Amino acid sequence: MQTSAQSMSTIRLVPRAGLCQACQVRGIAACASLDDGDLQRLAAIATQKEYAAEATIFEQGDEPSFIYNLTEGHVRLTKTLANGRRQIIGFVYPGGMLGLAVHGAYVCSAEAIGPVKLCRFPRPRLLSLLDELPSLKTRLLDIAADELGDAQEQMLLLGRKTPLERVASFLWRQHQEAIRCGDSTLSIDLPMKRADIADYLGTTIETVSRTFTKLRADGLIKLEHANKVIILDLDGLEELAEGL
Amino acid sequence: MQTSAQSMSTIRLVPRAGLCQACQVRGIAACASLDDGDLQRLAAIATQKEYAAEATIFEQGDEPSFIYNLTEGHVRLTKTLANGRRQIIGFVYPGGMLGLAVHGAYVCSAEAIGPVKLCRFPRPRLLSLLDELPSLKTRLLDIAADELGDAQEQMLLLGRKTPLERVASFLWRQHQEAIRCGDSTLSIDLPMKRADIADYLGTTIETVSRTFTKLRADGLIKLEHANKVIILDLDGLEELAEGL
DNA sequence: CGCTCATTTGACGCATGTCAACGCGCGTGG
DNA sequence: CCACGCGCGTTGACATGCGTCAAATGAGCG
Repeated sequence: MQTSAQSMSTIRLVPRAGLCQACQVRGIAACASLDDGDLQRLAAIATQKEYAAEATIFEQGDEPSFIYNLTEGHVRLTKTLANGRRQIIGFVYPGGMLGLAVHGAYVCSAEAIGPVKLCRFPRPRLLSLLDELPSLKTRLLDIAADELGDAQEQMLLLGRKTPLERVASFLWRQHQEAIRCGDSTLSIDLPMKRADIADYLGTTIETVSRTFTKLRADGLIKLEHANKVIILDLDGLEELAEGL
Repeated sequence: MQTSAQSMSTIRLVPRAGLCQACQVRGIAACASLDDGDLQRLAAIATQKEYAAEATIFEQGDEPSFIYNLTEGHVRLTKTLANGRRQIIGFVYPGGMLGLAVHGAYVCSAEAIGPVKLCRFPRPRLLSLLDELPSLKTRLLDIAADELGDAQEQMLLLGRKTPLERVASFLWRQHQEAIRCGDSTLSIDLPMKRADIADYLGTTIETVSRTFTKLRADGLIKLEHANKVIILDLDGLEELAEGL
């Protein structure tokens, strides 16, 4: 398991069987719905993969050979227009799934923000296994419905919110995400750069930066570093996010 | 959008009045996966409902008591911000589903654009029936994945496309939708008003109107009425939509 | 200490939102 | 049958928020 610094691709590839019970995201991932026996059947078709920071996991248009479960690190999902304009469709956090929304081809690319570890399932084998694991199928349906709800919320943000409201919404959600991960503090670590935030919020680096500055000036947040935000006024942030 | 075209043709089959027997369920998208026996079990929990134009079918925040299948007419899904700004999350065409993306409460409102007919399933009964109809569960998962892909395409539109590209994309999709319904002509009927298009594309009525005018001036479309568009240059429209 | 990359800040112009007027089609009622 | 009003769409004039370009500041690292 030597990390070759120059490589953007896989660092380690190991069989998954037996590791699942010990998996850190067991409780929040799709596998949470399974008992030990079923979990082993799922584990039998899984392999663990790692990617270095900035590595591409799959690309928009690729044949969707795998479905992934993110166990460590953060991933961004991107779509790119002909002239290079990029939109980040979503960020994936530990426990999240990659490659669900496809038919015929991945509809977006997945890139590692930092070093990541994921659990990889051959798509056809997972899909056929679903027929024997109904609770997993239900779980996937739930996850898809959840992601659909998130996507719709993001459409509202992109279509109708001002940059200030967008950044406030973004920070609010990051806080919610931190809570989900067990961190109940108001201090938020942003794993992504300004460019990612900008492409996620449908705006520019400069506007994101200026908006952070304004939120700081208005006493709603504090910036410890560029990537560490401390929320000073959570309610105020939420009001902003909701457009009040 | 185009990447999921193949699945759309199988998932969103268009129900034709008259093909539907008994409770009109037969032939409807989600139910197409079922044999006659299973279809009857589904039909047993379904009721037909009709709504007048502009009627509200359900509202954002309501307890999600039902899942719907649209059999006739068009529906818009909306989210509204505190100060009244509205975003249309999507339009639903005959054969489409309403109320899939919920957890605890509907995440958007559904409003009839014209008079509509739908098939209504009590949510808990449908969900428990899913355990006995695995092919239906698979179909719902497919539909959800498909809608997720559409939502992501819309995020790209809202976040990164110019108004001109948005309107071109919109018309292109309407054309694809018409093809799916069997109309292979370049003449498109728009069931919704300019305000709906604007709120769907994250822009304003005026900008939509001006953009239609520009597309007409550039010889890409012809406007028979305000709600009837004839595409003169389909390839040109697609290039615009893709940002080329 | 000096390179590089990320972020912030500043200056400026334009695209698009806003406000307003006008036209058109259609239904209604006198 | 025509006049009127109303809803909807189009067009025009204008203002401004945000994107673009550019430079300065700061952080990390050899």
